[in-house]
Amino acid sequence: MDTKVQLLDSAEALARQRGFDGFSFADLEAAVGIRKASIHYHFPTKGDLSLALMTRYTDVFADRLRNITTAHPTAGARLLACIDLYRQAHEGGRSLCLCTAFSVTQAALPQATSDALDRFHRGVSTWLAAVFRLALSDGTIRYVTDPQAEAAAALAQVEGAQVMARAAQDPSRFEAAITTLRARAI
Amino acid sequence: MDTKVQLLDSAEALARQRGFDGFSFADLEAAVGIRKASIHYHFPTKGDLSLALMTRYTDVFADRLRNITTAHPTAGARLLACIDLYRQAHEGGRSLCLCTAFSVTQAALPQATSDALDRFHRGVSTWLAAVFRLALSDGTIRYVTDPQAEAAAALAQVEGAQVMARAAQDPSRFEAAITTLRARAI
DNA sequence: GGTTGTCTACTTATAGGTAGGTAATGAGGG
DNA sequence: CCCTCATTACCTACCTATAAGTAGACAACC
Repeated sequence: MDTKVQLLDSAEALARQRGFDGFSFADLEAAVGIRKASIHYHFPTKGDLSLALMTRYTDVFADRLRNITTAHPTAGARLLACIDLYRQAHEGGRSLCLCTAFSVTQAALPQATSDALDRFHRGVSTWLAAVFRLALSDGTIRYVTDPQAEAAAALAQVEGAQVMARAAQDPSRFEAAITTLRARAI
Repeated sequence: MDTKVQLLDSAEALARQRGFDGFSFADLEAAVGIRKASIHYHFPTKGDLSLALMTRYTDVFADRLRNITTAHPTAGARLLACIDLYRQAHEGGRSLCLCTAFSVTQAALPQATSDALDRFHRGVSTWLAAVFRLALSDGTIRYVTDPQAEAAAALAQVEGAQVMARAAQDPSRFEAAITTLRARAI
């Protein structure tokens, strides 16, 4: 139970730093301090691990979005808070949001994990679309016409910014690439 | 000579479909029809191959951007043409722009390749910034204030859109995520 | 006394890379 | 004109490291 949580924590950190196929059960062995074979006891295959990671992350992230909604009344403030979630996840360029890390994974994830990833993206996208729809009425984000399209665009911009910043090993690239988005919030 | 070109072509296709660490010399052996060891004759290490790919791609892409500049006088038309370059590279969701594929690679690329990747990004970014700067005077792209920031944002949005579309195995996600950018061109 | 969680020791597959040999080509000197 | 000799481009056969995953023993704890 506690071991399982430790495994998930370490795996998440590794996946976000190096990608899901950028770490092995041997790395987890080193991080958590139990033998590789014992990890397979908790997660029979790496695919099972990927699914557990994705579902946990989806729940946590959904929770955070709910918190933002209750904490901030205006669309602009919500957008900024959401961007900040991604910035935190970015951890000064060392790390990606887990969904970006998975989006980027080449190894064929099990279908269940791909589905979970898709649900995650849809979830965030739906939440963002609601924010932009609110902006149409409260006017706290500039230049909005199509909330759906804005949501998809914002998500792509933030994830793309993370990928580029990590590739350049330069966190300021992330900030540079999302300046225009932040500037639209009033 | 011809073999080398074939190797680069196949490696580029594989890297863009599956990522740079998503294919092996064994895959190239199957694709090109010479033994693995012979591939090492042309490219001693996979790092050497990565550099050759990146430099070739940089040259080709720079050429295409120059062609766009000469073919289209307005900023809006240039932006649309550039987006189209990325859409073509995307090939209906099966493939990424090579720079995106490399940005996303977890395996430590040799420093020379990272540098080449960085030069590529800077190159495109500079070109885009010039387009947005032109937009300030010719007015063919809406809502521009800071050309530099716009360039970084556009690049992130397009690359992010590719990553998300491929993750979802749904090319329409790419189109959805760049709609707002296209809509800004007049 | 079985379930839970861990271990050691292994298998199998694949990765990047190397050693060393071999045909074919083509230039220079006797 | 032919005989070296180096170069080019390929080969077979191998090495070493690491990946995911398995078999089966062992202790502890309801």
